[in-house]
Amino acid sequence: MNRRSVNKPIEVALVEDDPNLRANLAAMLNGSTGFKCQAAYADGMAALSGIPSHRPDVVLMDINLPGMLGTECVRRLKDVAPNLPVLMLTVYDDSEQIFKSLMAGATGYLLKRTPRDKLLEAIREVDAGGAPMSRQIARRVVEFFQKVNELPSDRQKPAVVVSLTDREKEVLAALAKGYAYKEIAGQLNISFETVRTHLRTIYEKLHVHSRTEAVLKYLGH
Amino acid sequence: MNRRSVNKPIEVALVEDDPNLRANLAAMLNGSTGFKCQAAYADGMAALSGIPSHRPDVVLMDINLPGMLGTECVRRLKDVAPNLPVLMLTVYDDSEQIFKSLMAGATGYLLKRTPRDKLLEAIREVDAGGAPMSRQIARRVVEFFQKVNELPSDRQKPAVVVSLTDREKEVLAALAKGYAYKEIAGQLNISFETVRTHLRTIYEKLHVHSRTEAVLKYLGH
DNA sequence: CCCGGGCTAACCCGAATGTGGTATGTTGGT
DNA sequence: ACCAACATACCACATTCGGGTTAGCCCGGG
Repeated sequence: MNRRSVNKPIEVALVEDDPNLRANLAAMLNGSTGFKCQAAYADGMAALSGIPSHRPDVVLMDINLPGMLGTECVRRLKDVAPNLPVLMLTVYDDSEQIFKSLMAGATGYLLKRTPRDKLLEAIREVDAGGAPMSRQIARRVVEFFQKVNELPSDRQKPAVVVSLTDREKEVLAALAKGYAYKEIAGQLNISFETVRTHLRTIYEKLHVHSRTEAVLKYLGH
Repeated sequence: MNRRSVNKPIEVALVEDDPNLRANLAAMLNGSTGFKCQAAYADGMAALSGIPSHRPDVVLMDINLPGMLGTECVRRLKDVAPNLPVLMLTVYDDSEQIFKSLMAGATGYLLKRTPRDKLLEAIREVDAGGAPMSRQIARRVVEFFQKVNELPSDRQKPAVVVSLTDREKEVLAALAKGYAYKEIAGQLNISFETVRTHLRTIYEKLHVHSRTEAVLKYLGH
């Protein structure tokens, strides 16, 4: 997947909350030819803010992160960088977490007790477009298929409430449907300029500066 | 899974229609210490009638059987011997067949071009309760999980979005967060104009003509 | 070896949007 | 009667966005 000159090391980003393990992994990477620990994050939020712009070749992520779970972190990471390979690390071979991670977009899955050389090998493999898995993990995956599956997914819409006037809400609702200003004007039987006036007030009340931001707040995202 | 004295060889049953390959595999097994070709079947029916009574430790099955497909054979074999590990062999890394086999109960999945030592290793592993897979197969499996992630949670990512390339999805994701073009450019480390180029393609693919409409489709509204 | 798809980038032009200021009329409450 | 809040409306200016076009580079499949 990644075309890199053979000399350039694989740049790895770490996401691991345990400072000890984090340092160990970083040291291991930097001490191995062909690898480089490009960055190390202690939690999911830090990883999400740093990784997209630093563009590592591979992400090594602990599944038990404080605050944001590794699975959630992977999901959000994949939203902005679908191609970025993510290798999950875990102490347990817990089916639940394994599938959540895989479905969230994890590329490979290893147990933490994986020996150093196997880990490096797995990083190479995932960087080359592979999908390394510990044997225990592979076993779980196979069991999964044999069980038939069900996929729970939860959805709910948070309510965004601000002190918009009724008219403003109407305008915002139309805006959230994708209508252009003049279309909104036509639908509400008001002038183009009035629509703009309302929008200015709405933006001010919502503390946004663009159409899209307003719509996102309105829809609860 | 199987408790056997260490001296006793792993008894393997072959299901392979090609007489040549069948003979080769049998010879390889019998020529390797710790393995024994207990039986060899040329088609699914023969395997189904012979295997249950002969009780091999492992079944090595070709996926392209004449008459009854390997997947179907596995399914029916599992009905009468649920614990019997079945290792599938295939020439293609075709997703369709892989998942059918896995869901039918195959324990492992190898490409036919797997070298002998790896094959023997895989048989040992599957006999020990493992789930060996060729790397290519593992890759397909991971891809599968990432796909089923998108399909059932359709309310999150509508089908139209899947026709976008990965890069386009990245751009759209940023767009859906309310970022301006130049901000997106900065985050993805590409130029303003490239962002616009991507957006043009995205709009075309999604059949929309504005930022808000694109975001609405992306968010599933 | 060529072709197509994907990613990158640039230029032009007109339309849409964001932000500032200003103004009128209406309505409900004090 | 007065004020505050709201809805309406217009002007001006800057920025952003949408669409057309062209083009180089890389990679994988035929």
